[in-house]
Amino acid sequence: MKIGELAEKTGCKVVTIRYYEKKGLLTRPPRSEGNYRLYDEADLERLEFILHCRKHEMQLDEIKKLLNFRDHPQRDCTWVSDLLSSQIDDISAKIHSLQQLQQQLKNLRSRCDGGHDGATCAIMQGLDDKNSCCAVENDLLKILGSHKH
Amino acid sequence: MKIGELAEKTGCKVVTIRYYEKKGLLTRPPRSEGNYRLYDEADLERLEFILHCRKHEMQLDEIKKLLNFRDHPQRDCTWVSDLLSSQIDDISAKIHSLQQLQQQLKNLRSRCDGGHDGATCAIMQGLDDKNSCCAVENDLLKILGSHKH
DNA sequence: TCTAATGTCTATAGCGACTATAGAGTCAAG
DNA sequence: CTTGACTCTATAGTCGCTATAGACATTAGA
Repeated sequence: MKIGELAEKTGCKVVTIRYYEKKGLLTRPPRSEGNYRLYDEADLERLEFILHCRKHEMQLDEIKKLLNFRDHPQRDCTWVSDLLSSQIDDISAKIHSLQQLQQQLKNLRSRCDGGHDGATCAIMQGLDDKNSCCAVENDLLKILGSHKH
Repeated sequence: MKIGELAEKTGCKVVTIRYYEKKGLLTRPPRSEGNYRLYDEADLERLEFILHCRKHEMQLDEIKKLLNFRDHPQRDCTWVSDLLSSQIDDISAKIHSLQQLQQQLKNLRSRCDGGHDGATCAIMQGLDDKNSCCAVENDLLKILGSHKH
């Protein structure tokens, strides 16, 4: 199987496959007479594993550790559990932060949406609202409030 | 106010301030006799605005647009509403994806946590579980299942 | 069999948003 | 007057790719 076929089967770009090889995630495959890389089913599985991990935003060096673990299994695997825990925590923090941001943006947008009927811009009115609690919102209001439309 | 003071007040690194200047987000401030950058309150506000936006993962060129809008206000600001909408949608997708991932990782970890009492590793047992529906989980099980501890 | 199109090769540079390093100059306190 | 902290510029490195250039290999059609 040449690199193009592997790329098609996995949905991974050719250049990315070569990149993974360069980074040591994929082993250097044998070559054809014309110096083309030749892959087998094991390579396919390995690449699919990498892609699964990447889809979940694992970093390449973490994936490398997992692959290394597969290649040279050791007695202790508690570090995998630790890895999972730290990733779970990271994700919780990320979700929380994103939810906050989203709410703030929605608040701001709802103000903007209301004011397009020719009257004074709703954002303009919002400028005087001292109840705003979000710094970004206030900053944006400053910007948007400095004109009428 | 010298760059270090500005950095301290905003929590932004000195190098990052210079980087923002280079990228055109901060205007070039006047210099002291010794060629040190000298900032004022307006610069402080401007930097704080940038940092608020960055905290919410806006890209520098989007922030630049907003700053440009502040510097040269125009008649039409509907694009700001559009910008907000697209960011809100992006965030929804991100949160959804993260929640899925987190659940998968939790499932996997709970298997690992159970098996440390000297018996066969719970992950080992999980290998035969045909009900697993997550590809990453299965892949990890393959790896971790290839040994006992 | 020739030719043109496509696939593959290597090496290098670019992206975004910084971060780190090197080597020099400036300033304030002891 | 010297030491140390601060600042300056310029350049290179980070991560995970992506794009480009120029050469070679293979394949399909005329």
